[in-house]
Amino acid sequence: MAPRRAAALRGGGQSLREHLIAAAGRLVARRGVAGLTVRDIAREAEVADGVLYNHFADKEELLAYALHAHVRAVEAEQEGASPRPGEGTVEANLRAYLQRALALHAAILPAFAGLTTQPKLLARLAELPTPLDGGQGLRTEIAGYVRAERELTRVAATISPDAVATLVVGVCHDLVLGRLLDPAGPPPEPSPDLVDALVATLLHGVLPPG
Amino acid sequence: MAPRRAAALRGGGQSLREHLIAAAGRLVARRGVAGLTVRDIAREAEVADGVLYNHFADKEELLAYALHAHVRAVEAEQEGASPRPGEGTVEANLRAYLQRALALHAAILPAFAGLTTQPKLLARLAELPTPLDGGQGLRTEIAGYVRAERELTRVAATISPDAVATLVVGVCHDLVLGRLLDPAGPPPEPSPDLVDALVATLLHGVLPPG
DNA sequence: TGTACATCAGTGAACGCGCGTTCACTGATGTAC
DNA sequence: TGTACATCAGTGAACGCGCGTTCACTGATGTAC
Repeated sequence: MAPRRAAALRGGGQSLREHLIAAAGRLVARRGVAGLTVRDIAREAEVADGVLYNHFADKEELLAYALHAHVRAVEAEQEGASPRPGEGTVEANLRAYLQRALALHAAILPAFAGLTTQPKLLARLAELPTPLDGGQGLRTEIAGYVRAERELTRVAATISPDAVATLVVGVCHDLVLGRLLDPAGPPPEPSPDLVDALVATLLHGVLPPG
Repeated sequence: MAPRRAAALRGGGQSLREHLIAAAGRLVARRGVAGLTVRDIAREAEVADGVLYNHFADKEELLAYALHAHVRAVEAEQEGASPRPGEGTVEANLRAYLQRALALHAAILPAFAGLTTQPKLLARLAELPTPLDGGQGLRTEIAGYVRAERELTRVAATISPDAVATLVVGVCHDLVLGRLLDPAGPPPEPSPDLVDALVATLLHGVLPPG
């Protein structure tokens, strides 16, 4: 009763479904979702053009799983524990969060480029078993950290944790978008000076002391 | 020697070239550059499918001019003078800049959606007579304002004007991107509370007073 | 153990569609007489 | 003034291509005897 098996799967225990998601995920990581064709994916998976329709409703469903897998993979790669409220300095912790957020967005946002114009894909993403939050996880984490520090009185009582999270995530979007819109090659990382200046501004505000 | 004239141009003094840019600009404002076809544009302009190639090298060149026109139009709509360094309070001025930047990005960014995945169009944009800066103008203006206030000692001497500009523009990108990625309808404006909280954070920083 | 057959996931050529672009043709306007 | 003609921007059907998707066919594997 066991029928034919894809040539590319010989020897591996993986199902063709997982194999397709992995192949599409590799392409998503390399080139983003925009411009990917089902033939690109089939070639990457070393599999016939049509098979994907035996396992997915359409191209968008496969891409949704691939995007999901890519994001999970990037998140898993992020090593090291989160800063803990009350430990170290607020400055060091904010810097750590900013750098984590920058790294996360630099790895994930390019894959999302062009996603805003694909309503079918956005819908598929939303109906996934574990929907992606589009990096909202980190935003929530930062807001939670700030809230905890506020309770410890290491952060001003008047501060809005959501505002701080928005500022940190916003910087990430800004820097990565700037890179994506540059027709020249991939521009450099944000300079350490800029990161320092951003953290200092967040810590002390723009007003003069006193 | 005056040959045929496009039916849609009867009575107007506009050249067909300008007419095409205006029509494409209207579509860009309404739907963004992604998914626009040359037939869409011809229909909007009430003109034959092929004419655009008498006036532009290809679709991308026309779209580049249309995007350019759209951005200029939005900028022109922005009324009111910029806050002047030394006048009013730094808080009011920062709030004004943040609100201007939010309005500008809300009007412009959606048109740019999908642009990151169109290298031909990005290249055409870059070689335009007056290249767009992608909203960099406002960023430069904000940085300039902060620098001037710093010289007036109304802003701390240690502050980096570029960092402040990045924070403000970043917030705009974040809020608009969030809206674009929401598969549901167009979500609401950022709440006044969030704007207040962002301005307060920028002004005083997160650290407790003293 | 060996042989004939049934199963059905995988295969890949083919389909239909929409796109950007081309180009033979049209026809309003200026010119020649 | 009136008429025949030349010009060339505008017209839109048609081309070629690449895409997502379909479906008749293939062939490795399990089953029956």
